[in-house]
Amino acid sequence: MAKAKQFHHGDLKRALLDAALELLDEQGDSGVGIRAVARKAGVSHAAPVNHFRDRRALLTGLAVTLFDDIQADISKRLERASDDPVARIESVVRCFFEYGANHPHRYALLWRNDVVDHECDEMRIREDAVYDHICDEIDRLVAGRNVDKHTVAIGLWSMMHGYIDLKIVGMFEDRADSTTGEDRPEALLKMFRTIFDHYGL
Amino acid sequence: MAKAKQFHHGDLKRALLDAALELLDEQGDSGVGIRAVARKAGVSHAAPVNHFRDRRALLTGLAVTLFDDIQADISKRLERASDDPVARIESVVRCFFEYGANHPHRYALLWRNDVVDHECDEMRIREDAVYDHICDEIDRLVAGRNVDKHTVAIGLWSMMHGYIDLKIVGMFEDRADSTTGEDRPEALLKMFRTIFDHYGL
DNA sequence: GCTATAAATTGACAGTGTCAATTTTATTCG
DNA sequence: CGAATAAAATTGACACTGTCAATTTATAGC
Repeated sequence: MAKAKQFHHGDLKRALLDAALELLDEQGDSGVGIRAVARKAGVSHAAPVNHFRDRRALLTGLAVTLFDDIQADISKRLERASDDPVARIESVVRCFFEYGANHPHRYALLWRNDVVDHECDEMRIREDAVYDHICDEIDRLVAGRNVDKHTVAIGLWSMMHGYIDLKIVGMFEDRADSTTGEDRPEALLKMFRTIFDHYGL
Repeated sequence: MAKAKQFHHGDLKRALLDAALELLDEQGDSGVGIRAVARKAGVSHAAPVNHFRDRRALLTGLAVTLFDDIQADISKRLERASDDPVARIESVVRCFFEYGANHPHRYALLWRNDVVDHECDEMRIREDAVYDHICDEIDRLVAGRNVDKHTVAIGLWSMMHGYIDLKIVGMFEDRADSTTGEDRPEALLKMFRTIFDHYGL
């Protein structure tokens, strides 16, 4: 019982992260400042410093929780997926596609080098976990063949991230995306499958 | 002679953009604020408002000049390139690869939706110009064949942008990139060439 | 040369992140 | 249980930011 309820707000850290997430969804990362978060959580403007030393630490903490969410979603889907490595890889990629489309501000935050600290352990652990999900399957796929798995992994990650990011920016608006009714994400997956085919995977 | 020298600083707009670029390279976009730029240009803190109404307008103006630089570089290289559409496409992609590696802060700014206004005309014109450079070549490539050029264009742009962006973030550090001495950008281009091959291009 | 217009300055305001000093609450120990 | 200690939250301050209004300075046209 030493951690259930302590101060005015139970565990403020959680409350702050909840408030931060709301602000992020509403206004993007520029809207999630220390004072704004504190205000939304109903505490004084300097209360968060006990749980997050910096604004950067706050945003990093938020990003960590987002990665955990994604990770949970991926694990859930992989349980129901088949044994086919390609199918498993694609289901992971679809997780990200949907996440980026449904939560653009959250996805954008994950890759903001200035406001979140990617060097810290908490972050690297999450990135490793989610990166390995794809990399392991690729490893199964290219096993024994003369193909560098890292090249395939980087290519897939790049294409996936690039599409989501450019879509959020609006790069394809009024250019490519609106001219046909086709499902772009699926088309990209199909395109990448030709690479697997090419390598005889 | 009506535009050579007018006030204390000749044309301040240019001076402001120069100062902004320096600050961007040194500290990233967070370092380029109205006051900091004004200070660096040697004018009062409110002087820039005559040339850029907002901080957003300032950053957008800066991004416009960056796009112009890229555009000039692309044009220069395309002049010397061969007639082979694939080779021409790849030389454009290499422009971006090098730009992202040499000027990470500049490249990152280009796709920051919150601080630069991608909807304004000045910006869209530049994006169109640089997008068309690739799209036109792809158009030549797929002409007459049953391949959607937009899918290819989006796939290529996504892969290109995603790799540069993730590289800047450091996503591949201590994971894929450092394990082999291979040239990743070239490997990605090679990988994409298999897609062209697959479509019989 | 005088006037209208554009450019730059000054001063102010609200907002931010961060720090130091202080008060309030919780926990631990005698 | 009560006092001591540590943790959590508050208050107040500082420097900094973007933005606006009022003002002064410089330019251009008649």
